[in-house]
Formats: sequence, C-alpha cells, structure tokens
Amino acid sequence: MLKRSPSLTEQVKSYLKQRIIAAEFEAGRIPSEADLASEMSVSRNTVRDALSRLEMEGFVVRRQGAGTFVNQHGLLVKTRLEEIVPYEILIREHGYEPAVHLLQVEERLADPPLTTALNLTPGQPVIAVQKLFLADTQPVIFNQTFLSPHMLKRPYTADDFSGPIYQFLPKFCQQELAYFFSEIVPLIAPPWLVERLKLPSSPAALLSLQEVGYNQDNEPIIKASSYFRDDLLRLRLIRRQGQ
Amino acid sequence: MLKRSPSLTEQVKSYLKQRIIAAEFEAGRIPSEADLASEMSVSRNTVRDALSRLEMEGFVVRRQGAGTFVNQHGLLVKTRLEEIVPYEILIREHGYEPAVHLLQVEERLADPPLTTALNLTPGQPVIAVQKLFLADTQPVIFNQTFLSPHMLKRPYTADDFSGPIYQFLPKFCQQELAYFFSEIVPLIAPPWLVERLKLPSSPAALLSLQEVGYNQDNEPIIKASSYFRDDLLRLRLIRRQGQ
DNA sequence: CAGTGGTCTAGACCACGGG
DNA sequence: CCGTGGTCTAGACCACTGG
Repeated sequence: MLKRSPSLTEQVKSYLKQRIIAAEFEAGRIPSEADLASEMSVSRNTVRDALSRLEMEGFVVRRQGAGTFVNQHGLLVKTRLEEIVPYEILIREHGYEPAVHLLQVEERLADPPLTTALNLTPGQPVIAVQKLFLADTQPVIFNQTFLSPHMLKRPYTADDFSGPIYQFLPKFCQQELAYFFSEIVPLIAPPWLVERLKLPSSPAALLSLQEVGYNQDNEPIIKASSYFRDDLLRLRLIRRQGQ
Repeated sequence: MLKRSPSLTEQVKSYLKQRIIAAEFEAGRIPSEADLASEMSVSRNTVRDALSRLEMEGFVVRRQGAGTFVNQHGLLVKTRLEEIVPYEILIREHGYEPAVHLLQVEERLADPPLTTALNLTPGQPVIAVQKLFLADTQPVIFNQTFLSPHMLKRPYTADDFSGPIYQFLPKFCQQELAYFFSEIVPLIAPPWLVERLKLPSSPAALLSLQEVGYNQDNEPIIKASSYFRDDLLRLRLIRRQGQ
C-alpha cells in the first residue's frame, strides 16, 4: 500500500470497497477513520477522501458521532446513471450476457442541430457510428454517436469503433472524455426503432439519453443518442440534497 | 467571512458561485487557489473543497497546470436530476410560473409492494399524498408520496403537506431525508394520467421517477412516484467517468 | 522555467451519538 | 463522558501547462 499512481485515496477506496463486498465488517460497522488511517499508515484525510467517495457511490453511510456503516441498500444496486459505464457492464449487471453489433460507420454531412452542438462550421462532415447492444441475444440498446473527423490524429477502420467511444477518443484523437451532459427523454418508439430493437408490442415507451460529451478543455467533442428498452433494463440514480 | 455554520467551505462556495454568475471573472479565468485562499484568509484546502463541489455541479472546470475556469455550458443548465430540488424550482427554471395543487391526503392500507419498500408489517396503514404541479396553469407533474403514520411525532392537517415532503419530515417526524434511490421509467400515459395531466394527445410518452427516500440511519421512510410531462419539462444530468 | 492544480501529511478543534 | 465523524489549518511535494 505504498505505490503512487493510482492515488493513495484510490487505493484505500478500492481496498475498502473490496472488504465491503466481501462482507468482512461485523454488523456492517466500518472501523473508525483514525483506526483505518493507522492500519494503512496513511493520514486520516486520505481515509476520509476514500470514504467520501464510497458514500457518494452509495456503498457506505456515515453518521457523525456514531460511525461509518455499510449501506445494504446501495450494495444491491450497482449501476448508476450518473456514472459513465460501458453499456456491456450495465447489461451484465442486469443479469444478461452482453453483446455488441457494430451496425454502421460512415461519414456524412452534419445537419444544423449537430453543427451547433459540436461547434462545427456548416457543411462539415461527421462520422456517424451506430451500435446495437444485445442482452442474451435480445436487442436492448440502440446507440448512435457522432464525432467530427477533424479531431482524428490517425486513420481508423470501422472495427476501431467496436469498443466504447471514450476508449476510441484517447487513441485516435488524443482527447479525453471528461463528462457527458445528458437529457433524459421518454418517447414512444417510432417504427424504425420498433424494428431495430425488435420490440414485442407497439406502441412501446422507450427511454432515450440525448447527450453531448466534453473534453478536458470543456469543448464539445461528441454527440450521442441512446435508446433503452425499459422492460429489460432499468436506469437508476442516487439523488441527494443540493447545496 | 468568519462565521461558523454554514461551513467555511459552503461560504466560499456560494461566494464564488455568486461571482461566477455575475460574470466577474475575466475571460472565465478564476484566480488560483492560493490567491483565493489568501484573499479570503482561509486555507487552500477549504478553497479546494469549495471548487471541487462547484466542479461537480458543473460550474467550473479545473485543468492541472493551467487553472480553473468558468464552465459556460454548465451555466446554461441549472436543474440537474441528481440533486433533490423542489419541483416548483424546476418548473421556474424552465421558464414557467409554478403552482401546486394538493389533491388528496388520506390514510389507507399499504399494498404489498409498498409494505416491502418501506419495511412495514402487512396490514399497516400509510398516508398517501397526491399533488399536481402546474407550469403557467398547465399541469406538468403528478406526484404521489407514501409515508408511514407511525413515524409521526405530532398531529398534522392536510395543509401541512403543501410544501416539499423533506420539509414536512423534520417538523413532524424528526427525520431527515438523506437521499432518494430512484428508478427512471418511461411509460405510455394510462388514461387516468392523461386525464390528470390534461395531456393534449394520446398515446403520450411520460417520464416517471419511482423513488424510495432514506433517512440518516439508512432506513426507508418514504416512497414517491412522480410523472413528468416531457414536452414542457426536461430532466438533465451530468455523467462522469466512474472510479 | 514559473505557476497551476493534484495529492498527502500531521495536527487541531468542534458537534454529535450513545452509553 | 468518550469516541465518532465534520471541519479547518499550514505546509510539503508532485505533475502538468504554458510561455
């Protein structure tokens, strides 16, 4: 427990997470911050940072004066929408075996809303990537992603898009995806989505995520639309008091 | 800038937020952490905590080696789903004048799913509260909240439910709402919702939030279902890399 | 290279919980 | 009352950005 890079805080966090998942703590009670600090020979602040993140993620609850405890409810639910997670993982955590079909990778002209969202000049092309995610052979997520080819630092083939876009970006564009800005939109599946997702009944309600991704310099770099079958997947979220 | 409670961090945060909104920073550049610290005579850690929160909320971006900057994109969007915010505020920030109709407050028997969610024993009653939120006289949110009457420390009247439930809880139950655990569900409005929300067309897609609220002791205390007209309101979210 | 944010430490005091 | 988490300080070193 002395290396750098994962940060110390990160190491402490994953160590504790591991012990929590292994149910190593009696009655869900986690040792005091001071004890953990001396046990791992780090400062109490480092332990506190790690515990804060675990609390944000719903793994523990802290009560002033009483102690820190495992959050049984939070443990049951692993996938939370406020975190960017590969859709494969989301599918697996719902109990299905995930698969991805790369449907299409093509360059085309950006339409005006896309031009605005990505800060392009009119008439510029975009790369459009379409993917279909399966859960145990059933289609569950349709995803369409757009990015500007002028970010590319080296040539690509369609196959390079088979993984998550935020793994493509560092490799081919020397960009990092810092965050997504997402709108959650319910909709009645239009015919083309009924067909793509092989929806059993129609009309069917779908959840859609309309998002713009930003890099570290806070510039919009990708636009993505995803459509979820809600009968097989459920998006979850922890909401806290603001301020 | 020396009082206690709100915490120093909180004071620094709202001071900076204020200056950001007033666009007081040249070219969106925020002074260095060291400068801010000495300017306000607090430690750099306190400044950093405040900036971290502002970053989480999308108000600023930080770049190692470069500096801290106002996030223009984040400023445009004020209401974020991961924060518990009164629906009135959400409606106002969408540009409408909010209003609330308290439709019903009644005690009834808890059905089995509710019994499970709130950890009740079968046959126990619950208080059911129904509210309708209007945006400029148009119905936009229908909300139904359930809580167990055995938490009540003193008698209530229906009117006591006219504000947000998390203002009722401290007063009447000596409980604090720590967080909501929420599922986001799209649905096709059933007839009773078409009627309640006066939906102009049918079938219409709605967004629904199915949530369970927990207190500081991590016990479930309320269950709430909300239904949003998505043509008037849009739920937004910032998603970041996990880990 | 100087200046920035990122991480970590050691120590202090406070507010609250529960016995 | 003691032990817990909550807050804050002062100082250190590192990694990175930009000129």
